[in-house]
Amino acid sequence: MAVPSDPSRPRTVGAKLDHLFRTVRRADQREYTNEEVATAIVADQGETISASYIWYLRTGQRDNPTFKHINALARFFGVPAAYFFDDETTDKVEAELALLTAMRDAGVRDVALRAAGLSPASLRTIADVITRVSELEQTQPKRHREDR
Amino acid sequence: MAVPSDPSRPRTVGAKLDHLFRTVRRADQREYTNEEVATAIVADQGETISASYIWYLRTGQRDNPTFKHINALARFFGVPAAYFFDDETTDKVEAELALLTAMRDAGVRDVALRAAGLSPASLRTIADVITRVSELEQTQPKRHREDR
DNA sequence: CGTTTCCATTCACCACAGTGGAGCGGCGCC
DNA sequence: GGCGCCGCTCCACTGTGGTGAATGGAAACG
Repeated sequence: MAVPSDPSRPRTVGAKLDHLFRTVRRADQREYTNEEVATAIVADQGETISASYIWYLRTGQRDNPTFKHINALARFFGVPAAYFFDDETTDKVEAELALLTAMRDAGVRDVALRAAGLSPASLRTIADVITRVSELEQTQPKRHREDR
Repeated sequence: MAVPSDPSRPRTVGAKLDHLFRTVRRADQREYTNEEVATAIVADQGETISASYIWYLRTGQRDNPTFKHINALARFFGVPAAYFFDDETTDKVEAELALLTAMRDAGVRDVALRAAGLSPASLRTIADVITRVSELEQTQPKRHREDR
């Protein structure tokens, strides 16, 4: 909730990739490490990528990855490659991810995402609602130390 | 008309880029040269790219362009960057381009493309129909020496 | 025909995308 | 508190993405 839908944030490749890391989690809720992503991509897709390079991308010290690496990263995180290019797609994907995150934090399991036709704005609104309701119900919302 | 909508063709970056060159023309119907595209990208977008490298991409001798070059080429040809990544997007874009090409070859001018909601299959069908009708009417369809 | 022009193709080279490994700080464990 | 593990950070280096200039061939011109 730190950053609302502020359209003026940088939207660089690095920021977008970092957002994926912070949003898309493993089954046990932990963030993926750079190394986990690197080895998973090598194992699942046959593409080679190093953990240190992923770090360079996330921090913006490298900002011009090649076709194959863009493809591999997008595939791993389950987002279209256009996520890194088209800001409109970025908004749409992040709205969907926010919804999934809110549902996850609310303890929802096995809910089929049938909101495919909704606009990013609607999805974000739903995500916010779920978050609020969840916080109200629990009085002590689950916190997993995520602020770096 | 050499290659119909055969979904089994390679769909490599090079093939897709080459398709754009053959389909997207200048105002005077001529194909863009590699050099024209290179200088236009440098002039319009500030990104540097060389004509020889574009050739390497088109012929498949280079197949791993960087983020900035993918973006620049997509922008120049007026297609989303996803055209190079997602085959579904490739189909959609090519269907739209085929329609525009058919309309152009049929001599149509100033027709607003209001077919935004149609499926790629429908667009391709319409494109084919326009082509057939045009050929029938003219008995001598306009040929601009394009077979290399 | 000879000349010029233009553009695809090739070559030699350079800059930078991408790597491996060493260093370092934080955290859990005994 | 000391030890070991893990994952971020940084550095030196390599491979290849990308370039500019040279070559050749085919139209265009006269």
